[in-house]
Amino acid sequence: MALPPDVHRYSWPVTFQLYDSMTHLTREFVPVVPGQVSIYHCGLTVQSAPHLGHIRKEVVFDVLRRWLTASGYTVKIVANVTDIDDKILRRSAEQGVEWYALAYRFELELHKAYQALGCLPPTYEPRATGHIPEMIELITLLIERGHAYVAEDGSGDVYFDVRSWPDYGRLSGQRVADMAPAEDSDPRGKRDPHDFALWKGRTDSSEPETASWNTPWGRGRPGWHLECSAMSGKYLGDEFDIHGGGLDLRFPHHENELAQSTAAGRPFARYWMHNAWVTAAGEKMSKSLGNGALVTEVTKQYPPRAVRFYLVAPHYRSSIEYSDTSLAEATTSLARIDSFLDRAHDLVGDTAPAAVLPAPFVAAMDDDLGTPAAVATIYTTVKAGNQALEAGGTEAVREAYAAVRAMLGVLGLDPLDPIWTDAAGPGADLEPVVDGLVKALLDQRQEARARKDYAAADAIRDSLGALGVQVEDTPQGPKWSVEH
RNA sequence: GGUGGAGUGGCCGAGAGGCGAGGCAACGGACUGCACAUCCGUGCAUGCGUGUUCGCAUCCCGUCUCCACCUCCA
Repeated sequence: MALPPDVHRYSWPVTFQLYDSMTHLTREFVPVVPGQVSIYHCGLTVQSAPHLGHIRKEVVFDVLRRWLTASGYTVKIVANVTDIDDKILRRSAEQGVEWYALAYRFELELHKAYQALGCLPPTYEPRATGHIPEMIELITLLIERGHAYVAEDGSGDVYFDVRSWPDYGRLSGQRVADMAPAEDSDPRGKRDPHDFALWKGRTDSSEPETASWNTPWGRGRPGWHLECSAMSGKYLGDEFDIHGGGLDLRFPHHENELAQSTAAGRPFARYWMHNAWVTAAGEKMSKSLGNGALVTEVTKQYPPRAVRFYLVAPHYRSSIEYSDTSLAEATTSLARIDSFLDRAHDLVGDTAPAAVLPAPFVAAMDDDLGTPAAVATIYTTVKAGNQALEAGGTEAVREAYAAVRAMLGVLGLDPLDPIWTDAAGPGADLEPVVDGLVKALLDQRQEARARKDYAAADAIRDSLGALGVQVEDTPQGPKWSVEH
Protein backbone atom coordinates (compact mmCIF):
# COMPACT_ATOMS: atom_id res chain seq x y z
CA MET A 1 0.00 0.00 0.00
CA ALA A 2 1.32 3.41 -0.89
CA LEU A 3 1.86 6.02 1.77
CA PRO A 4 -1.22 8.23 2.00
CA PRO A 5 -0.69 11.52 0.22
CA ASP A 6 -1.26 13.46 3.40
CA VAL A 7 1.82 12.18 5.16
CA HIS A 8 4.20 14.94 4.25
CA ARG A 9 7.84 15.30 4.90
CA TYR A 10 9.11 18.32 6.72
CA SER A 11 12.56 19.63 7.19
CA TRP A 12 12.46 21.51 10.47
CA PRO A 13 15.23 20.90 12.94
CA VAL A 14 14.20 17.68 14.57
CA THR A 15 13.95 17.76 18.32
CA PHE A 16 11.84 14.74 18.99
CA GLN A 17 11.87 13.80 22.65
CA LEU A 18 11.08 10.25 23.61
CA TYR A 19 10.51 8.69 27.00
CA ASP A 20 12.75 5.69 27.45
CA SER A 21 11.28 3.21 29.86
CA MET A 22 14.64 1.67 30.67
CA THR A 23 16.23 4.86 31.98
CA HIS A 24 12.92 6.46 32.97
CA LEU A 25 14.02 9.58 31.20
CA THR A 26 12.65 11.63 28.36
CA ARG A 27 15.59 12.03 26.04
CA GLU A 28 16.22 13.65 22.72
CA PHE A 29 15.79 11.08 20.02
CA VAL A 30 19.06 10.39 18.23
CA PRO A 31 18.88 7.52 15.76
CA VAL A 32 21.69 5.10 15.02
CA VAL A 33 21.74 6.20 11.38
CA PRO A 34 20.97 9.89 10.80
CA GLY A 35 17.72 10.38 8.96
CA GLN A 36 16.59 6.80 9.46
CA VAL A 37 14.61 5.16 12.20
CA SER A 38 14.36 1.47 12.93
CA ILE A 39 11.53 0.29 15.12
CA TYR A 40 10.67 -3.16 16.36
CA HIS A 41 7.51 -3.79 18.30
CA CYS A 42 6.36 -7.12 19.52
CA GLY A 43 3.38 -8.15 17.55
CA LEU A 44 0.87 -10.62 18.73
CA THR A 45 0.71 -14.24 19.54
CA VAL A 46 -1.96 -15.18 17.08
CA GLN A 47 -4.06 -17.39 19.27
CA SER A 48 -7.30 -15.41 19.42
CA ALA A 49 -9.08 -12.42 17.92
CA PRO A 50 -7.58 -9.05 18.82
CA HIS A 51 -9.33 -6.82 21.36
CA LEU A 52 -9.04 -3.07 21.87
CA GLY A 53 -6.01 -3.44 24.10
CA HIS A 54 -4.06 -5.28 21.44
CA ILE A 55 -4.99 -2.83 18.78
CA ARG A 56 -4.06 0.17 20.90
CA LYS A 57 -0.45 -0.88 20.58
CA GLU A 58 -0.79 -1.04 16.80
CA VAL A 59 -2.33 2.42 16.75
CA VAL A 60 0.34 3.88 19.06
CA PHE A 61 3.16 2.63 16.88
CA ASP A 62 1.34 3.67 13.74
CA VAL A 63 1.15 7.23 15.07
CA LEU A 64 4.83 7.10 16.06
CA ARG A 65 5.68 5.93 12.58
CA ARG A 66 3.57 8.61 10.91
CA TRP A 67 5.04 11.32 13.09
CA LEU A 68 8.63 10.29 12.40
CA THR A 69 7.83 10.06 8.70
CA ALA A 70 6.27 13.52 8.81
CA SER A 71 9.41 14.72 10.58
CA GLY A 72 11.49 13.69 7.60
CA TYR A 73 12.79 10.31 8.71
CA THR A 74 12.81 7.18 6.65
CA VAL A 75 11.12 4.70 8.92
CA LYS A 76 11.62 0.96 8.97
CA ILE A 77 9.16 -0.72 11.27
CA VAL A 78 9.06 -4.41 12.00
CA ALA A 79 6.38 -6.18 14.01
CA ASN A 80 6.60 -9.90 14.50
CA VAL A 81 3.92 -12.52 14.51
CA THR A 82 4.36 -15.25 17.05
CA ASP A 83 2.75 -18.11 15.24
CA ILE A 84 3.78 -20.93 17.51
CA ASP A 85 3.51 -21.26 21.27
CA ASP A 86 1.91 -23.38 23.98
CA LYS A 87 -1.47 -21.75 23.69
CA ILE A 88 -1.69 -22.03 19.95
CA LEU A 89 -0.88 -25.71 20.20
CA ARG A 90 -3.35 -26.26 23.00
CA ARG A 91 -6.17 -24.39 21.31
CA SER A 92 -5.64 -26.03 17.98
CA ALA A 93 -5.72 -29.43 19.68
CA GLU A 94 -8.97 -28.46 21.42
CA GLN A 95 -10.54 -27.28 18.22
CA GLY A 96 -9.21 -30.10 16.12
CA VAL A 97 -7.51 -27.87 13.58
CA GLU A 98 -3.91 -27.67 12.49
CA TRP A 99 -1.94 -25.29 14.68
CA TYR A 100 -0.62 -23.35 11.70
CA ALA A 101 -4.13 -22.96 10.31
CA LEU A 102 -5.33 -21.56 13.61
CA ALA A 103 -2.40 -19.16 13.80
CA TYR A 104 -2.93 -18.07 10.23
CA ARG A 105 -6.62 -17.44 10.78
CA PHE A 106 -5.92 -15.08 13.67
CA GLU A 107 -3.07 -13.46 11.82
CA LEU A 108 -5.54 -12.52 9.11
CA GLU A 109 -7.94 -11.22 11.75
CA LEU A 110 -5.20 -9.09 13.19
CA HIS A 111 -4.50 -7.60 9.79
CA LYS A 112 -8.15 -6.87 9.28
CA ALA A 113 -8.35 -5.19 12.67
CA TYR A 114 -5.45 -2.86 12.20
CA GLN A 115 -6.50 -1.99 8.70
CA ALA A 116 -9.99 -1.22 9.97
CA LEU A 117 -8.43 1.28 12.34
CA GLY A 118 -6.33 2.95 9.70
CA CYS A 119 -2.95 1.47 10.63
CA LEU A 120 -0.42 1.22 7.85
CA PRO A 121 1.09 -2.23 7.54
CA PRO A 122 4.58 -2.49 9.02
CA THR A 123 7.55 -2.50 6.68
CA TYR A 124 7.76 -6.18 7.44
CA GLU A 125 5.94 -8.64 9.62
CA PRO A 126 8.12 -11.70 10.14
CA ARG A 127 6.72 -14.94 11.51
CA ALA A 128 8.55 -16.79 14.22
CA THR A 129 8.39 -20.12 12.40
CA GLY A 130 10.17 -18.61 9.42
CA HIS A 131 13.29 -17.84 11.44
CA ILE A 132 14.36 -21.12 13.01
CA PRO A 133 17.89 -21.03 11.51
CA GLU A 134 18.49 -17.55 12.91
CA MET A 135 17.34 -18.74 16.31
CA ILE A 136 19.60 -21.78 16.26
CA GLU A 137 22.48 -19.53 15.34
CA LEU A 138 21.76 -17.19 18.23
CA ILE A 139 21.39 -20.02 20.74
CA THR A 140 24.64 -21.56 19.57
CA LEU A 141 26.39 -18.27 20.09
CA LEU A 142 24.93 -17.90 23.57
CA ILE A 143 26.05 -21.40 24.51
CA GLU A 144 29.54 -20.70 23.19
CA ARG A 145 29.72 -17.52 25.21
CA GLY A 146 28.68 -19.32 28.36
CA HIS A 147 25.31 -17.68 28.78
CA ALA A 148 23.11 -20.60 27.84
CA TYR A 149 23.12 -24.30 28.46
CA VAL A 150 21.40 -27.44 27.30
CA ALA A 151 19.34 -28.91 30.10
CA GLU A 152 20.95 -31.89 31.72
CA ASP A 153 17.70 -33.78 32.04
CA GLY A 154 17.78 -34.83 28.40
CA SER A 155 14.65 -32.85 27.56
CA GLY A 156 16.32 -30.97 24.75
CA ASP A 157 15.47 -27.66 26.46
CA VAL A 158 17.99 -24.86 26.25
CA TYR A 159 18.00 -22.21 28.97
CA PHE A 160 19.48 -18.80 29.37
CA ASP A 161 21.76 -18.73 32.38
CA VAL A 162 20.54 -15.72 34.32
CA ARG A 163 23.36 -15.91 36.84
CA SER A 164 25.91 -15.58 34.07
CA TRP A 165 24.57 -12.15 33.18
CA PRO A 166 24.88 -9.60 35.98
CA ASP A 167 22.90 -7.04 34.01
CA TYR A 168 19.80 -9.20 34.12
CA GLY A 169 16.93 -7.12 35.55
CA ARG A 170 18.23 -3.84 34.19
CA LEU A 171 15.19 -3.04 32.07
CA SER A 172 12.58 -3.68 34.71
CA GLY A 173 14.70 -2.42 37.59
CA GLN A 174 14.50 -5.67 39.47
CA ARG A 175 17.13 -7.81 41.10
CA VAL A 176 16.98 -11.50 40.54
CA ALA A 177 17.22 -12.08 44.28
CA ASP A 178 14.09 -9.98 44.90
CA MET A 179 11.95 -11.63 42.32
CA ALA A 180 9.13 -13.70 43.61
CA PRO A 181 10.02 -17.34 43.37
CA ALA A 182 8.24 -19.01 40.54
CA GLU A 183 6.04 -21.33 42.56
CA ASP A 184 4.23 -23.41 40.06
CA SER A 185 6.62 -23.23 37.17
CA ASP A 186 8.15 -26.51 36.24
CA PRO A 187 11.87 -26.33 36.99
CA ARG A 188 12.59 -29.10 34.45
CA GLY A 189 16.29 -28.97 33.88
CA LYS A 190 16.91 -25.39 35.06
CA ARG A 191 19.99 -24.49 37.04
CA ASP A 192 18.17 -21.50 38.52
CA PRO A 193 14.43 -21.03 38.69
CA HIS A 194 14.82 -17.65 36.99
CA ASP A 195 16.45 -19.13 33.93
CA PHE A 196 14.17 -18.96 30.95
CA ALA A 197 13.77 -21.21 27.95
CA LEU A 198 15.44 -20.28 24.69
CA TRP A 199 14.39 -23.51 23.13
CA LYS A 200 11.81 -26.05 24.17
CA GLY A 201 12.64 -29.68 23.55
CA ARG A 202 9.90 -31.88 22.22
CA THR A 203 9.07 -34.04 25.19
CA ASP A 204 5.36 -34.29 24.60
CA SER A 205 4.89 -36.79 21.84
CA SER A 206 1.25 -35.79 21.46
CA GLU A 207 2.37 -32.49 19.97
CA PRO A 208 2.21 -32.55 16.19
CA GLU A 209 5.38 -33.41 14.33
CA THR A 210 4.95 -30.25 12.25
CA ALA A 211 5.40 -28.15 15.39
CA SER A 212 9.03 -29.03 15.95
CA TRP A 213 12.34 -28.59 14.18
CA ASN A 214 15.68 -30.31 14.22
CA THR A 215 18.50 -28.68 16.12
CA PRO A 216 21.88 -29.72 17.49
CA TRP A 217 20.00 -30.39 20.78
CA GLY A 218 17.28 -32.52 19.30
CA ARG A 219 13.83 -31.68 18.06
CA GLY A 220 11.91 -28.85 19.56
CA ARG A 221 10.41 -25.43 19.10
CA PRO A 222 11.45 -21.89 19.93
CA GLY A 223 10.98 -20.12 23.22
CA TRP A 224 8.96 -16.96 22.96
CA HIS A 225 11.61 -14.47 24.05
CA LEU A 226 14.24 -15.71 21.68
CA GLU A 227 12.16 -15.18 18.57
CA CYS A 228 12.15 -11.45 18.88
CA SER A 229 15.90 -11.22 19.39
CA ALA A 230 16.47 -13.32 16.29
CA MET A 231 14.04 -11.38 14.13
CA SER A 232 14.93 -7.88 15.23
CA GLY A 233 18.58 -8.71 14.66
CA LYS A 234 17.92 -10.05 11.21
CA TYR A 235 15.89 -7.13 9.95
CA LEU A 236 17.17 -4.19 11.95
CA GLY A 237 20.73 -5.16 12.81
CA ASP A 238 22.63 -5.51 16.06
CA GLU A 239 21.69 -2.03 17.18
CA PHE A 240 18.44 -0.30 16.35
CA ASP A 241 16.46 2.65 17.59
CA ILE A 242 13.19 1.88 19.25
CA HIS A 243 11.90 -1.31 20.76
CA GLY A 244 8.29 -1.23 21.77
CA GLY A 245 5.30 -3.08 22.99
CA GLY A 246 2.72 -3.11 25.73
CA LEU A 247 3.83 -2.37 29.25
CA ASP A 248 3.21 -5.94 30.30
CA LEU A 249 5.94 -7.07 27.96
CA ARG A 250 8.54 -5.18 29.91
CA PHE A 251 9.05 -8.14 32.15
CA PRO A 252 9.80 -10.84 31.42
CA HIS A 253 9.68 -10.65 27.66
CA HIS A 254 11.69 -7.53 26.95
CA GLU A 255 13.99 -8.13 29.89
CA ASN A 256 14.82 -11.53 28.46
CA GLU A 257 15.25 -10.20 24.96
CA LEU A 258 17.64 -7.59 26.25
CA ALA A 259 19.62 -10.18 28.18
CA GLN A 260 19.86 -12.59 25.24
CA SER A 261 20.80 -9.95 22.74
CA THR A 262 23.35 -8.11 24.82
CA ALA A 263 24.82 -11.39 26.07
CA ALA A 264 25.27 -12.28 22.41
CA GLY A 265 27.32 -9.12 22.03
CA ARG A 266 24.75 -6.85 20.47
CA PRO A 267 24.12 -3.29 21.63
CA PHE A 268 20.40 -3.81 20.92
CA ALA A 269 17.70 -1.12 21.29
CA ARG A 270 18.46 2.51 22.08
CA TYR A 271 15.01 3.42 23.38
CA TRP A 272 12.36 1.29 25.00
CA MET A 273 8.83 2.45 24.48
CA HIS A 274 5.89 0.91 26.28
CA ASN A 275 2.26 1.80 25.90
CA ALA A 276 -0.27 1.55 28.73
CA TRP A 277 -3.41 -0.51 28.79
CA VAL A 278 -6.95 -0.22 27.82
CA THR A 279 -8.87 -0.96 30.98
CA ALA A 280 -12.41 -2.12 31.54
CA ALA A 281 -14.00 -1.21 34.86
CA GLY A 282 -10.56 -0.17 36.05
CA GLU A 283 -8.91 -3.44 35.24
CA LYS A 284 -6.55 -4.29 32.47
CA MET A 285 -8.29 -5.73 29.47
CA SER A 286 -6.93 -9.20 28.89
CA LYS A 287 -7.71 -12.51 27.41
CA SER A 288 -7.40 -14.27 30.72
CA LEU A 289 -9.85 -11.95 32.48
CA GLY A 290 -12.26 -12.35 29.62
CA ASN A 291 -13.09 -8.63 29.66
CA GLY A 292 -11.74 -7.90 26.21
CA ALA A 293 -13.79 -5.89 23.77
CA LEU A 294 -13.14 -7.36 20.35
CA VAL A 295 -12.16 -4.92 17.65
CA THR A 296 -14.70 -6.45 15.31
CA GLU A 297 -17.47 -5.83 17.84
CA VAL A 298 -16.49 -2.28 18.76
CA THR A 299 -16.19 -1.19 15.15
CA LYS A 300 -19.71 -2.43 14.56
CA GLN A 301 -21.01 -0.12 17.27
CA TYR A 302 -18.90 2.93 16.51
CA PRO A 303 -17.33 4.30 13.34
CA PRO A 304 -13.79 2.87 13.08
CA ARG A 305 -12.34 6.36 12.74
CA ALA A 306 -13.98 7.31 16.03
CA VAL A 307 -12.51 4.22 17.65
CA ARG A 308 -9.09 5.26 16.43
CA PHE A 309 -9.69 8.79 17.69
CA TYR A 310 -10.61 7.36 21.07
CA LEU A 311 -7.34 5.42 21.14
CA VAL A 312 -5.19 8.28 19.86
CA ALA A 313 -6.45 11.19 21.95
CA PRO A 314 -5.07 10.20 25.37
CA HIS A 315 -1.33 9.95 25.90
CA TYR A 316 0.11 6.55 25.04
CA ARG A 317 1.56 6.11 28.51
CA SER A 318 -1.79 6.68 30.21
CA SER A 319 -4.24 3.89 30.53
CA ILE A 320 -7.61 4.47 28.95
CA GLU A 321 -10.88 3.25 30.23
CA TYR A 322 -13.13 1.44 27.84
CA SER A 323 -16.76 2.47 28.18
CA ASP A 324 -19.69 3.31 26.02
CA THR A 325 -19.58 6.93 27.16
CA SER A 326 -15.93 7.25 26.16
CA LEU A 327 -16.56 5.80 22.73
CA ALA A 328 -19.72 7.81 22.23
CA GLU A 329 -17.92 10.97 23.26
CA ALA A 330 -15.08 10.27 20.87
CA THR A 331 -17.66 9.83 18.13
CA THR A 332 -19.27 13.20 18.89
CA SER A 333 -15.93 14.98 19.22
CA LEU A 334 -14.71 13.69 15.90
CA ALA A 335 -18.03 14.66 14.33
CA ARG A 336 -17.38 18.24 15.36
CA ILE A 337 -14.10 18.21 13.46
CA ASP A 338 -15.65 16.48 10.46
CA SER A 339 -18.53 18.92 10.42
CA PHE A 340 -16.10 21.81 10.10
CA LEU A 341 -14.24 20.00 7.35
CA ASP A 342 -17.51 19.44 5.49
CA ARG A 343 -18.65 23.01 5.72
CA ALA A 344 -15.22 24.33 4.84
CA HIS A 345 -15.02 22.05 1.83
CA ASP A 346 -18.33 23.44 0.57
CA LEU A 347 -16.75 26.86 0.62
CA VAL A 348 -13.19 26.31 -0.53
CA GLY A 349 -13.46 23.09 -2.52
CA ASP A 350 -10.72 20.50 -2.79
CA THR A 351 -7.70 21.70 -0.88
CA ALA A 352 -4.63 19.67 -0.08
CA PRO A 353 -3.44 19.28 3.51
CA ALA A 354 -1.08 22.02 4.60
CA ALA A 355 2.62 21.48 3.98
CA VAL A 356 3.51 23.11 7.28
CA LEU A 357 1.89 22.00 10.50
CA PRO A 358 0.89 24.46 13.22
CA ALA A 359 3.75 25.02 15.64
CA PRO A 360 1.84 23.97 18.79
CA PHE A 361 0.96 20.70 17.12
CA VAL A 362 4.57 20.06 16.22
CA ALA A 363 5.73 20.96 19.72
CA ALA A 364 3.16 18.61 21.22
CA MET A 365 4.09 15.68 19.02
CA ASP A 366 7.80 16.26 19.52
CA ASP A 367 7.24 16.06 23.25
CA ASP A 368 7.03 12.30 23.60
CA LEU A 369 4.13 12.01 21.19
CA GLY A 370 1.90 14.39 23.11
CA THR A 371 -1.30 13.58 21.31
CA PRO A 372 -3.60 15.22 23.90
CA ALA A 373 -2.09 18.66 23.27
CA ALA A 374 -1.91 17.88 19.56
CA VAL A 375 -5.62 17.09 19.50
CA ALA A 376 -6.31 20.30 21.44
CA THR A 377 -4.51 22.17 18.65
CA ILE A 378 -6.83 20.56 16.15
CA TYR A 379 -9.81 21.87 18.10
CA THR A 380 -8.45 25.37 18.35
CA THR A 381 -7.84 25.34 14.62
CA VAL A 382 -11.34 24.03 14.01
CA LYS A 383 -12.72 26.82 16.15
CA ALA A 384 -10.73 29.44 14.25
CA GLY A 385 -12.01 27.89 11.06
CA ASN A 386 -15.60 27.99 12.25
CA GLN A 387 -15.19 31.62 13.22
CA ALA A 388 -13.82 32.38 9.78
CA LEU A 389 -16.74 30.51 8.31
CA GLU A 390 -19.13 32.75 10.24
CA ALA A 391 -17.23 35.83 9.15
CA GLY A 392 -16.96 34.65 5.55
CA GLY A 393 -13.17 34.80 5.45
CA THR A 394 -12.50 32.33 2.67
CA GLU A 395 -8.72 32.43 2.92
CA ALA A 396 -8.77 31.84 6.65
CA VAL A 397 -11.18 28.96 6.14
CA ARG A 398 -8.93 27.43 3.51
CA GLU A 399 -5.96 27.75 5.82
CA ALA A 400 -7.74 26.11 8.74
CA TYR A 401 -9.09 23.38 6.50
CA ALA A 402 -5.64 22.54 5.16
CA ALA A 403 -4.08 22.65 8.62
CA VAL A 404 -6.72 20.43 10.18
CA ARG A 405 -6.37 17.85 7.45
CA ALA A 406 -2.60 17.85 7.81
CA MET A 407 -2.82 17.35 11.57
CA LEU A 408 -5.44 14.65 11.25
CA GLY A 409 -3.22 12.99 8.67
CA VAL A 410 -0.37 12.67 11.15
CA LEU A 411 -2.73 10.93 13.53
CA GLY A 412 -4.07 8.73 10.76
CA LEU A 413 -7.48 10.36 10.97
CA ASP A 414 -7.80 12.42 7.81
CA PRO A 415 -11.26 11.49 6.53
CA LEU A 416 -10.05 11.77 2.94
CA ASP A 417 -7.17 9.37 3.50
CA PRO A 418 -7.71 6.44 1.10
CA ILE A 419 -7.46 4.12 4.07
CA TRP A 420 -10.89 5.44 5.09
CA THR A 421 -12.48 6.35 1.79
CA ASP A 422 -11.59 3.07 0.11
CA ALA A 423 -13.52 1.18 2.71
CA ALA A 424 -16.79 1.43 0.83
CA GLY A 425 -19.01 -0.90 2.73
CA PRO A 426 -21.66 -3.18 1.37
CA GLY A 427 -24.38 -1.26 -0.38
CA ALA A 428 -22.03 1.39 -1.69
CA ASP A 429 -23.47 0.81 -5.14
CA LEU A 430 -26.85 1.96 -3.86
CA GLU A 431 -25.53 5.42 -3.14
CA PRO A 432 -26.99 7.08 -6.25
CA VAL A 433 -30.37 5.62 -5.43
CA VAL A 434 -30.28 6.94 -1.88
CA ASP A 435 -29.05 10.31 -3.11
CA GLY A 436 -31.95 10.54 -5.50
CA LEU A 437 -34.56 9.51 -2.98
CA VAL A 438 -33.36 11.90 -0.31
CA LYS A 439 -33.16 14.70 -2.82
CA ALA A 440 -36.74 14.10 -3.95
CA LEU A 441 -37.95 14.27 -0.34
CA LEU A 442 -35.92 17.37 0.38
CA ASP A 443 -37.37 19.05 -2.70
CA GLN A 444 -40.85 18.36 -1.38
CA ARG A 445 -39.82 19.75 1.98
CA GLN A 446 -38.48 22.92 0.36
CA GLU A 447 -41.77 23.40 -1.43
CA ALA A 448 -43.64 23.00 1.85
CA ARG A 449 -41.34 25.50 3.51
CA ALA A 450 -41.85 27.93 0.66
CA ARG A 451 -45.59 27.91 1.27
CA LYS A 452 -44.91 28.07 5.03
CA ASP A 453 -46.43 24.65 5.63
CA TYR A 454 -43.98 23.90 8.43
CA ALA A 455 -45.94 20.94 9.74
CA ALA A 456 -45.45 19.13 6.44
CA ALA A 457 -41.82 20.23 6.21
CA ASP A 458 -41.05 19.01 9.71
CA ALA A 459 -42.83 15.73 9.09
CA ILE A 460 -40.50 15.03 6.20
CA ARG A 461 -37.47 15.98 8.27
CA ASP A 462 -38.66 13.75 11.11
CA SER A 463 -39.20 10.73 8.93
CA LEU A 464 -35.76 11.17 7.40
CA GLY A 465 -34.35 11.59 10.87
CA ALA A 466 -35.94 8.36 11.97
CA LEU A 467 -33.96 6.65 9.23
CA GLY A 468 -30.75 8.25 10.44
CA VAL A 469 -30.65 11.00 7.85
CA GLN A 470 -29.84 14.35 9.44
CA VAL A 471 -31.13 17.42 7.64
CA GLU A 472 -29.61 20.83 8.21
CA ASP A 473 -30.81 24.09 6.63
CA THR A 474 -28.03 26.36 5.52
CA PRO A 475 -27.98 29.62 3.57
CA GLN A 476 -26.99 27.48 0.57
CA GLY A 477 -30.02 25.25 1.00
CA PRO A 478 -30.59 22.04 2.93
CA LYS A 479 -27.72 19.65 3.56
CA TRP A 480 -28.07 16.09 4.67
CA SER A 481 -25.86 13.42 6.10
CA VAL A 482 -26.23 9.91 7.38
CA GLU A 483 -25.38 9.38 11.01
CA HIS A 484 -23.49 6.28 12.03
C1' G B 1 8.07 -9.36 49.81
C1' G B 2 10.29 -6.65 45.26
C1' U B 3 9.44 -3.11 41.10
C1' G B 4 6.65 0.57 38.57
C1' G B 5 2.34 3.72 37.80
C1' A B 6 -2.22 6.53 39.09
C1' G B 7 -5.75 9.59 42.13
C1' U B 8 -7.79 16.68 38.56
C1' G B 9 -14.70 19.99 37.50
C1' G B 10 -21.17 16.34 36.22
C1' C B 11 -18.06 13.08 32.74
C1' C B 12 -13.55 12.16 29.61
C1' G B 13 -8.77 13.89 29.75
C1' A B 14 -3.90 17.33 29.68
C1' G B 15 -0.35 20.21 32.31
C1' A B 16 3.92 19.86 36.17
C1' G B 17 5.79 26.16 41.07
C1' G B 18 2.48 31.96 39.43
C1' C B 19 -1.50 33.62 34.22
C1' G B 20 -5.59 26.44 36.17
C1' A B 21 -5.37 22.69 27.77
C1' G B 22 -9.07 20.62 25.08
C1' G B 23 -13.50 17.87 24.45
C1' C B 24 -18.41 15.94 26.05
C1' A B 25 -22.69 17.22 28.92
C1' A B 26 -25.41 21.57 31.19
C1' C B 27 -27.19 26.63 31.34
C1' G B 28 -27.89 31.77 29.08
C1' G B 29 -27.58 34.62 24.45
C1' A B 30 -26.99 35.30 18.84
C1' C B 31 -28.52 33.09 14.17
C1' U B 32 -32.93 29.99 12.33
C1' G B 33 -40.06 29.56 10.73
C1' C B 34 -38.50 25.75 14.20
C1' A B 35 -34.60 22.37 14.74
C1' C B 36 -29.50 20.80 13.86
C1' A B 37 -24.87 22.89 13.31
C1' U B 38 -22.00 27.20 14.39
C1' C B 39 -20.59 31.55 17.16
C1' C B 40 -20.54 34.51 21.97
C1' G B 41 -20.84 33.81 27.22
C1' U B 42 -21.35 31.03 32.18
C1' G B 43 -19.53 27.12 35.16
C1' C B 44 -14.20 27.72 38.43
C1' A B 45 -11.88 20.96 39.83
C1' U B 46 -6.40 18.89 41.33
C1' G B 47 -7.51 11.89 47.39
C1' C B 48 -6.17 13.47 52.58
C1' G B 49 -2.67 15.92 56.24
C1' U B 50 1.76 18.61 57.55
C1' G B 51 5.74 21.36 55.42
C1' U B 52 8.83 24.46 51.74
C1' U B 53 7.62 29.07 49.11
C1' C B 54 5.61 35.77 48.33
C1' G B 55 2.78 31.92 45.57
C1' C B 56 1.93 24.74 44.61
C1' A B 57 -2.30 19.94 40.92
C1' U B 58 2.77 21.01 40.29
C1' C B 59 8.37 20.40 45.25
C1' C B 60 9.44 17.58 50.41
C1' C B 61 7.49 14.31 54.22
C1' G B 62 3.55 11.42 55.89
C1' U B 63 -1.09 8.97 54.86
C1' C B 64 -5.28 6.64 52.30
C1' U B 65 -7.15 4.34 47.91
C1' C B 66 -6.64 2.08 43.16
C1' C B 67 -3.94 -0.35 39.09
C1' A B 68 -0.01 -3.11 36.89
C1' C B 69 4.47 -6.43 36.58
C1' C B 70 7.53 -10.30 39.32
C1' U B 71 8.30 -16.05 33.88
C1' C B 72 0.39 -16.70 29.67
C1' C B 73 -0.55 -11.42 28.59
C1' A B 74 -0.48 -5.31 23.81
